Amino acid sequence: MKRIILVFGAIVILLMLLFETSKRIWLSSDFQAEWILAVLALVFFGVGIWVSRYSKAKPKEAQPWTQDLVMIEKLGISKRELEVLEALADGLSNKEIGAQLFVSESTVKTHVSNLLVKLDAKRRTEALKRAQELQILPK
Amino acid sequence: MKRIILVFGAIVILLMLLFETSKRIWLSSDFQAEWILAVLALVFFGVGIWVSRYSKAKPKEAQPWTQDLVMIEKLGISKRELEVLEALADGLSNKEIGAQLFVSESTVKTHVSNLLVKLDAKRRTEALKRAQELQILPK
DNA sequence: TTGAATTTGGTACTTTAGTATGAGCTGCCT
DNA sequence: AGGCAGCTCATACTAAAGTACCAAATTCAA
Repeated sequence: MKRIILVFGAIVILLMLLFETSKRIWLSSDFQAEWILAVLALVFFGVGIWVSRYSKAKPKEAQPWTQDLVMIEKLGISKRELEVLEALADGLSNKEIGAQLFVSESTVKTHVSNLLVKLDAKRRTEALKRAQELQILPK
Repeated sequence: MKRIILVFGAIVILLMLLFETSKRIWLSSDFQAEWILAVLALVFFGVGIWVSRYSKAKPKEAQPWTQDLVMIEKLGISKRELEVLEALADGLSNKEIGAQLFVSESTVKTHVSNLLVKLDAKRRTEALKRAQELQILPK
């Protein structure tokens, strides 16, 4: 952390020095206007990119996960079926899902069976893979 | 894609116009040197940040996924078992996995059964969830 | 080369998953 | 009121998954 502060401080100081130098060169008119402006623009352009990359490298962790409600609608997946699907993703058995949702195992079987048709899958594992691909379940 | 090209082209043109304007203002010396330089520096700094963010927004898809080999070792998961686990994540049945790996369904059952013990799971779906949590399978 | 781990495969069995079908109930829309 | 969609549950069945136990071939390091 100390190193970060030092580096950033050094960068700022260097930029201010560059700024001052540009001004002095300009006032003394030893060089063409274009060059001073171009160098300044390029340097600050580069610094902008560098700062952006550096500041983005850290909070990049949290991936924005958004459930594709449109897809859910399109496939005709109901609220209850979605609940079953999410429980499914937790690796629960039909019986356990039933206990969690306060319904019988039969009901869960019906929901799962419907999900398999709607997700075009033959097995629950395939359904989970499909649901992840379709952005219905988080990856 | 066309829109992207148009936007970028417009930005470049605007920057060149800004550059020209700076030069003219400078030559006519209507303003202080500091201001011209400062505005130019700030604008290019901002553009640098913008370009960086935009160009990063696209190849951001590939999430740096690293398989936790240490965990695999710790759990005593063999090479073959790992192959079975990956096929499992593709939603394949034991029979299909066997066909893919050129072994019998019996063999796959054995591997899966061992995986369940090593991953501390009761079902294959639970095993997949555990494997993702343990960074053995990509999320 | 010997021993341990891995890989393979089988039989027999239990459990879970999935299908097919039917049916009762509720809420909502027309 | 009638109809439709969603949720519920049951029975009966088939298919797949999983367990237990055994055993042979292979690999690979000591």
